[in-house]
Order: sequence, then structure tokens, then C-alpha cells
Amino acid sequence: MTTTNKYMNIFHELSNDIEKGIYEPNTLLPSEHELCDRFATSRETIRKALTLLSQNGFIQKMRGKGSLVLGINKMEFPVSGIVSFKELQKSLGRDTHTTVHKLELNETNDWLSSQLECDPGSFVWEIARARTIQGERVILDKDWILQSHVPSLTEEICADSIYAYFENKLGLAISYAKKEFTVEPVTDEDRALLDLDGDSHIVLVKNFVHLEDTMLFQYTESRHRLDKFKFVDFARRK
Amino acid sequence: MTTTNKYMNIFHELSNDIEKGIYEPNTLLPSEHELCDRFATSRETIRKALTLLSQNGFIQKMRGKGSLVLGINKMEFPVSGIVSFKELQKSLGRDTHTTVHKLELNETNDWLSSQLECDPGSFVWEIARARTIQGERVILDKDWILQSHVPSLTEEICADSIYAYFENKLGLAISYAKKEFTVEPVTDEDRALLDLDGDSHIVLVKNFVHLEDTMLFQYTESRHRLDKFKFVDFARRK
DNA sequence: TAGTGGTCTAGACCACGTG
DNA sequence: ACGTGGTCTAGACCACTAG
Repeated sequence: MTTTNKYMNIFHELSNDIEKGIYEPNTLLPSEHELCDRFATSRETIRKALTLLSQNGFIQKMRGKGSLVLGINKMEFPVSGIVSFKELQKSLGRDTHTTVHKLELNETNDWLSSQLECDPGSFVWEIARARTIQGERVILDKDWILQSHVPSLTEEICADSIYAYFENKLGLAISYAKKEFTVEPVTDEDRALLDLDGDSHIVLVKNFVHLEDTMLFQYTESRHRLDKFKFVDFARRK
Repeated sequence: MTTTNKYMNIFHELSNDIEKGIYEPNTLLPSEHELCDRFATSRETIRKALTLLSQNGFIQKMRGKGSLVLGINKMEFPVSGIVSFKELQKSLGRDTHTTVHKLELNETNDWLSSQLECDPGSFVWEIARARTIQGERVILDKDWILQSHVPSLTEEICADSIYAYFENKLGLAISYAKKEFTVEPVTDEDRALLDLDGDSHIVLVKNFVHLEDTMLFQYTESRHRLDKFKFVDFARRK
């Protein structure tokens, strides 16, 4: 994990050290001055790295004392942020499988062009994938992606990780997303593609994904079985 | 909204300008250099304010071009972060009411002392409050608060905002929280205190709230009726 | 008083986008 | 070539915590 950024490298090095237990919870990190020496850099650069650690729940900075290592981020899964299903399951070391039920190139209808804020008649990839975790089909991911950004797409790519394909093969820069969490009644499609046990509702996570140029290029509905849904967030008071 | 911080003041001023439409979506903010002149400050200070705008979804910074104003944050409610019920409803201008069903000072049992990571036998305030929105009781908030931090508490305070009391009257510095979202079967208590229409489940938001000294001082369960639950998040790709 | 983090400055050089 | 944002520096002064 080496980027060209000094402060990002320092952030990754320190966060790895914390996760590996080199710095233990309820102990202090070296002072900013000491870190300046260790990384041969200026204090503002160290502080950028420490700010990232603080925002991600690794440390609590305390004026006059130092940076205290916190005990969260221990094997908890932080779905907060933009993390793909594949990335998340990999980080958890889970036994999973993806079944591609649909991969079509269609013209948008009115509803879809309003969700994607695109011209009516634009072409979009429509994908439906069921996620099997420990033998049960518990998540249905439905994706709509503007073809203008993704010329071609195959079942193999969908069964693996479309994000890895977008970022590594197509060079798309995924930048930010708006997410909405609600609970909705199950549809016939949910019942057909998931193991629902007669549940009446699913958790719906709508995801509006934007590129660096702010273009909205993907709309995703992630439909989770109630008992398998969990979302963990870390927040700081403004 | 004036703090002692230059960059916070600049952040608030610019975010207000964006919300008031002085800077419109899909237009560029003045360049960092121009903002330096306008606010009579250095570029790094301007950049701290712009970083906050970016993290909160107000702008997209684009190298070589400028800072583009985004169109989100328009009347959407951002439950992300630590915001109390009262603060949220006030910002939405909603007609709400709070009914206090329980306010007791009890000794912790095993389950509670593990949730609050405190010594068994510590005393905690136990609060149960139902939230009525537009005539329906749709949220049940259950709070457990260490008495060591909050010596006394009244029904009047609970009916208003306990956060305002903690921060303004007691001078407690609420700093960060870990939140967990799940869906759980309804309990008899849910059925008694909420208008559930025969729902089988509620959305449970667990909230572990810490002070600036990292002390865990409050554990909250917020139980939402399925059809009234909505959570909106803004996330940036790492 | 010494050490810590919080803020701010006035530069510097680089990478990117546009003309 | 020029203006933009991205990174980095080497200081400064302040506020807070501790012994």
C-alpha cells in the first residue's frame, strides 16, 4: 500500500501498526514531534495523517496529552464509506458466492433516467446478482450503469467484482456516493432469487455513485434479508 | 455560528452561502487564491475549510479546474454523524412530541455493564421515550447513562433534549460514537409504546456514545417503525 | 516549566486543465 | 503559458496537561 503521498503512507503505516497491535488500545502514540523525526517530515504532514486516523476511529487526539489509541476497528466491519461487496467479504474472510441472474443492455425508461439523471433513451447495463453467504442467498444486488462509461461487460466480470474492473481496467475514478437505507416490502423477484423464509420486508440500500468529474454513472439497489443486515458506522460530533 | 477558529468560520460561511444558493450547483467556487484575499488568510487555512466542504458533500474539488458546487444537501436529512432527535426534527421543521415513559436510577445488571463497559453495580439512568411524529408514535428511544457523569435528571429535561442539557448545562464534551443498524423482532414493549399496525420487526439503531476523554458514558437503543425509517449517508471512496 | 496538540502563516514545488 | 488545486515545509504562537 504505497502511494505517492507522504501523509497517506504515514496514515497506512500507523493504522496497520494499530491493527497489528504494535500500538495498543489505551496507550499513546509517539508525539507529533517524535513522528516528525521518525518519518523525516514536517509537523503539518504528520497532522494530516493523524487527522485521518482520528476520522476513521483509530485514535482520539487529546490536547496537552497526546494521541490515544482506541479499541474500536477490531474485526468490526465498517460498511461506512464506499466499499464493494467483494472487498468487504474478502476483508472478513467469508465464504461467499455470486450468481448473475441478469446482464442486459437496455434503453432507460422514465423512472430509470430520473434515478440516473440521464437523458431518456440512454443505454444502461442492467445487472441482477444474488449473493450467497454460508449457503444462503441473502442479498440481491441490482445495478444500473451508464453504457457511455462502460462499453462492454461480461458475466465473468459481474461474478467477480465490477468495481475492480471499473477502477483497474477502465481507469474510472469512483469518487463519492449518496446512500439511502430504508425497509421495503418484498417483491416477487426477491422471493424468487433469495432465501427469505416468508419474510415480509427486506432492507433496501440505494446507492448513487459518482465519478471524480461528478458524473452520476451507477445506481444500485442492494436488497438484504432482514436477519443478515448489519451496518456499522463511526461518527464524530460536529 | 462564530467560533474562534478561522477555518471553521470560513466553512460555515461558505456552506451557508451554498445552502442559500449564493453559490449555485454546477458552478465553481472562487479559487483558493481569491478566497485567501476575501478572508484575509493563508491558503492552507482556506484549504482546511474546503476540505470540510468536500467531506460533507458540498463541493467536489477538481485539480486544474476549481471547486464545483454539488447539488446534494438540498433538504435531504443527513442522519450521518451524531445528531440528536431534537436537533434533527428541528432542522426539518417537523411537528413532533416526546412522551417520557420511564426515568429511573438503577444498578447495572451484567448485560448493561458489559454494554457500557463499566463496573457491575454502577448506577445508571434508565430512560424510555416515545417519539410522536405527525400523530403517530413511531420511535422508541431507550437510553442508559452513567450517573457518574450526570448526577441528576428530570422528566422535563428528557422531554426536551438531553444532549442540549449535557453539553450546555453540564459542560460534557460529546466526541464520537459507534452506531450499529440492524432489524429486530418487535418486543411487547415496542407494541405497547408504539403504533405498530401488526409489524413483526423494527429497525434498531444502537449507539455507543463517548466523551472527549474517550469515556463511554451513554448507550442508546433507538427503535424505529419500519415504514418511517430512513437513513441517508454521504461517503467518499478511500 | 516543559511537553503536548491546535491553529496559522508565507512561502515552495508539483500535476493537471485550458487556451 | 497560465491558473487551478495537491502536497510539503519550517517556522510561529496559543491552549492545555502534567509534574
